[in-house]
Amino acid sequence: VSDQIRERVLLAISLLNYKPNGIARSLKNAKTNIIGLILPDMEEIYSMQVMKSIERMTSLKGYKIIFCSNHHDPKREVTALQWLIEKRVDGIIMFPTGRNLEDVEIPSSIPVVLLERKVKGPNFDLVRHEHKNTAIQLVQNIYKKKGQCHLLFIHGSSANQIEEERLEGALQAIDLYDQVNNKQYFLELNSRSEIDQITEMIYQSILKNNPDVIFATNPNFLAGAIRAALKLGLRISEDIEITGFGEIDPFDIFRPLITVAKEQPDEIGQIAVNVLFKKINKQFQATPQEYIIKPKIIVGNSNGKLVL
Amino acid sequence: VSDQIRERVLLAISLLNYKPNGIARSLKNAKTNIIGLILPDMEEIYSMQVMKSIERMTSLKGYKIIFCSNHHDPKREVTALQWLIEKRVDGIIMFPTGRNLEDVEIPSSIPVVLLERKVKGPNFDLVRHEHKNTAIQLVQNIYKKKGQCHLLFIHGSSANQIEEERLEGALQAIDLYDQVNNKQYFLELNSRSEIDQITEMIYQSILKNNPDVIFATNPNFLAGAIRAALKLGLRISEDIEITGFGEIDPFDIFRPLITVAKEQPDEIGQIAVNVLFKKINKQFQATPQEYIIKPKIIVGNSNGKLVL
DNA sequence: TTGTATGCGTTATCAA
DNA sequence: TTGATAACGCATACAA
Repeated sequence: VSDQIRERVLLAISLLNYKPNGIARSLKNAKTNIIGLILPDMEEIYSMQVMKSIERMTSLKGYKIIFCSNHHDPKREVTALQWLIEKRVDGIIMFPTGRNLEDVEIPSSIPVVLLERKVKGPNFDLVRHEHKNTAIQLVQNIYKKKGQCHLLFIHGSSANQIEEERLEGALQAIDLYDQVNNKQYFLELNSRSEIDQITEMIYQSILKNNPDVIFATNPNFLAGAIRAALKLGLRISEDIEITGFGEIDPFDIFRPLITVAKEQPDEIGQIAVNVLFKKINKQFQATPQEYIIKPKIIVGNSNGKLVL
Repeated sequence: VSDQIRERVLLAISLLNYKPNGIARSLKNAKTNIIGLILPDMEEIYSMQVMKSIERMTSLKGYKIIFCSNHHDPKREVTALQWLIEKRVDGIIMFPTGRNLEDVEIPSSIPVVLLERKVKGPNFDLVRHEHKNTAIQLVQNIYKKKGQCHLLFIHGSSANQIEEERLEGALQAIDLYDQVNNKQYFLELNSRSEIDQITEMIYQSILKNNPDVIFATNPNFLAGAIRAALKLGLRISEDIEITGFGEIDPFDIFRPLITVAKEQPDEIGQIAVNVLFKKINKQFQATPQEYIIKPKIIVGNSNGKLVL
């Protein structure tokens, strides 16, 4: 391009006050440079971290994300999905709440990557954590450390795939490692209850059952267990062992005391984006695959002191 | 519309496999039903809560949000802004990092609402917290409770408007309430340093200066102060008072011990969205306004016990 | 009620 | 290199 021409063009641009219109461009090119992201909510640190990871990856490649929360409602999830399809986003990453997407017509031109949960209907790539074996490992850790002991299991509804797998692993591990048929206690809670309520239920259960160890299947229960223990004046890790899944506090104030299986939202996001972009750029692997990430088990210090 | 016709239309729709195209519609209508949201990052709980609030409000009115993180980089902020303008979003809410938007041409057709910080250049609506008076109130609380005492102030760079106002208020309050010229210590840290590093600096400062009270201007410093105190074996609220701005943990495990000025991300988001929609629907107030939200001061219990 | 034409702002194509 | 024209898919306006 000659300098003369360039000058004339730039002049014309400023003269006519020309502003490129991305909508017209998208219409013409059939490309929006937008990725749709559907997550259950934004309360959970995990969701936020996944989102952050995805934002970082996509923004590197010049994409932006349209963010939709389904508020744990399958109907809103479907609405969001349809909205994104209508807006012709270039790809969709979703952490499904509903288990069934058979009714939604998702054009093959829009690749979809699922997070954590499978759905009935279309066959999509799935990026998820390893839950069962991780639970087994956590329980194994407990028996290694405490020898024979009384466990209090706090878990959510097994209507939830993730909870189900974690519980399944834990049960299997008990079968394996509990030599003398110790008593175990099970407490099923709703993980989306208020933290005060969760705390109270756990508090009551500790009072009643007097367990040596609490195993919590998610960060909300983990937090509740910590709060309940503090409320009872129990020293964590000395008087009672607490372990389970998830990140409990962003500042790592309490984490050093407990052994947790830490989710890897960064990796989840990275892989999801990479897989999605491969599909967008038609570098298929033909068949959708499942990518499984191992949570990182971080062992708490055993003397019951905070060492920050 | 007659039933016959309706039937024929629906038939045609399914026959031709008609899928409405939102891009073409947006081009024609000059309306995208998308709000652009620019935030510094997604690390901070505050950002996430603002975002959640905005998502909830906008989704009620059928809008979705395109989310951009500027990663605390004014250049990326400008890029994001231009991208959103090019994509003709219907409105923009931004928490500015840069102080100057004079170079960016923002068409008057796209209303903008700022969060927390003013910028040079265009005159936009601003929704922000009250920082100065809140700091004054927090300091007043300390003197009321402890009488005369030695304060350790942990604050960020006053290049940051928010930090500046909080520090200013605190200083003013000291002038007002410190009767006998007690010694105060000031520690300036970078609020985006690693939490371990922040903790270490505060730890050293406590060792050296032996303060009765720590005042932290933001949640990161607050968390660092708590960690440092724990590391030193100090009992929070008994041996050392900790107070300051922000939410430190999502599960409220430590909060009961300390008096904090809690930000109101929900309100910030709500007001921002309401103001924005008024502009979008041309129900102007002619001149941009400033909306100021008071943080909620939550007083910790004074006996140094966790009561959850 | 039905059909036909036009424009939104790009980009791609073809001709000059 | 330049200019003219069509098409993306929808909405609107006007004519039949």
